[in-house]
Amino acid sequence: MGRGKIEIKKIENSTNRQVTYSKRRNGIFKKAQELSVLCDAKISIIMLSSSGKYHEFLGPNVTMKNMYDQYQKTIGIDLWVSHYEKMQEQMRQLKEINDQLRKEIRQRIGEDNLNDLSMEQLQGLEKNIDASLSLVRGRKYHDIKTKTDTYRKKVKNLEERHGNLLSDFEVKCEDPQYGLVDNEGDYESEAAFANGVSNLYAFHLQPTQLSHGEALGFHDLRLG
Amino acid sequence: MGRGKIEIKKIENSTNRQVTYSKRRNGIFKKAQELSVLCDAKISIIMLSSSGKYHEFLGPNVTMKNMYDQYQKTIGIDLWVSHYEKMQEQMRQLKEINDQLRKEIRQRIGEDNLNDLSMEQLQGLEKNIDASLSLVRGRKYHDIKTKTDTYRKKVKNLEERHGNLLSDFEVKCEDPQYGLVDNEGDYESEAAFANGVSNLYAFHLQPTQLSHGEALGFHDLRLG
DNA sequence: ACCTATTGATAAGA
DNA sequence: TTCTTATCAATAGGT
Repeated sequence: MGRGKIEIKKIENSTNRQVTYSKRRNGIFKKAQELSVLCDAKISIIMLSSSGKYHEFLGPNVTMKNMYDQYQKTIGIDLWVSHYEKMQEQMRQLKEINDQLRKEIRQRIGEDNLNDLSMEQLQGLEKNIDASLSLVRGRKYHDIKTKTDTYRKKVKNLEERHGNLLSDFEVKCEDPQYGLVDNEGDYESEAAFANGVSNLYAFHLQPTQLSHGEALGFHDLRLG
Repeated sequence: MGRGKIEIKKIENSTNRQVTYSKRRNGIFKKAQELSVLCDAKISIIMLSSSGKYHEFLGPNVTMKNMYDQYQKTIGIDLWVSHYEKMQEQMRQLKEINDQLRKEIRQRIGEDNLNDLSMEQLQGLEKNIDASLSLVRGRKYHDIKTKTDTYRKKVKNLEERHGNLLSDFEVKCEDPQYGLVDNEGDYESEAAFANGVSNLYAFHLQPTQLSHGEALGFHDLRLG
C-alpha cells in the first residue's frame, strides 16, 4: 500500500525505519480504536521501539492493570496477587501473636493490664510467677554451688602447690647454691585465683542496678 | 474499505459485530506482525471481546511478563517488587521479635534457656521476677480488699433491712388485721447474699487447678 | 508534515 | 467459517 510493494523484513535505513514505525504505529492504534468502538472490545497495546521509545494504546474504559489482571486470570498466572494476599495475612497474624506475647510479658511483669484479669486469672498468674521464681532462684543456687565447688577444688589444689613451694623454698634457702627468687608465674596464678573468688561472691552484695530490659537485652523489643 | 463506508460506532447486529471483530482483529495482528519485523519493535496486544473471548498478540522474542515489566519500568510503577521485598523483610523482623519474646517468656517461666544466662543476668532475672510477683500479689490483695469492702457494705445494708423487716413483722403479728405472710422477695435476697459471700471467699480454699496457659489463655501462643 | 500513486484491508454477499 | 470483490483506507516514497 504505497508507491510500491515492500518486503516484510527489517528496514535497514534508520530514518526510513523510524518514519515507517511512526506511521504504521499510528495506523494500528487507529484501527485498534475503531475496533474497540465497533465491537465493544477491551484492547491494550504496548510497543517498544528498537530505540527504546515506549508507546501504548488503551481502549476506552480500560487500564493497563485491568488488562494485566484479566490476562493473568485468563492464562492462569494469577500467582502474584494470591501470594501477596497470603503474605499480608501472615503478617497480620504475626503482629497479633506479637501483641499477645507482649501482653503476657507485661502481665508477668505486673506492669499493667492486670485490670483485664479475673480474680481466678490473677490468682493463677501469681501462683505461676511464684513457681517461676522458685525455678530461677533454684537455678541460681545451683550455679552458685557449681562455681563454688569448682573454686573450692582450685583452692585445695593451690594450697597443695603452695605447700610444696614452701618446702622447696626452705630446702633451697638452706642450699647455698640458690639465691632468693620470686616465682612470678605462681604469684600471678594466686592473684588471679583471689580475684576470681572475690568476683564470684561480689554479686551477693552488689545492688543489681540492671533494669529488667537491660539485664535480659529485650529492652528494644517492647517498642517497635 | 469495503462495499461501503461504515460509521465508527458500536455495531448493533451481534453476528455482524462478531464477524467484524474477527476480521479486524486479524488485520491488526497482521499489521502488528509486520511492524515488529519492519522496525524491530517489541509489541504486545491484548484483546478481550465483549463476549469475554481472549486474544493476544506477541511480537517475536517477546513474552507478556517481559512487556509488563518493561511497562512498569518505563511508567514508574515498579513498586511491586520493592514493596514485596519490604514485606519480606518486615516478616523476617516480626518473626525474630516473636522468637525473642517467646524466649523472654520462657526464661521468665524458668522453662529452659537459663543456661544461656550469665550469673549477673540470672541474678537480675530472679530479682525482676520477684518484683513482678510482688506487684501481682499486691494487685490481688488490692482486688480482694475492694471486693470484701463492697460485700461488707452489702452485709451492713442487708442487716439493716433485715432488722426493719423483723420489726415490721412483729408489728404486723400484733395487728390482728394481718395474717402470717412469707415475704418471698426478701427471702431470696438474703439467699443471694449468702451465696455471694461464700463464693467470694471460695477461691481462698479451692486448689487452683488452672495451669498457666489455661488460666491466662496463652496456651496456643507457645505453638504455631 | 503533506501528497498521491499504489497496495492492503475489509464490508457485504454468497 | 471462508471466499469473492467492489470499495475504502493505509502508506511508501517523494516533496
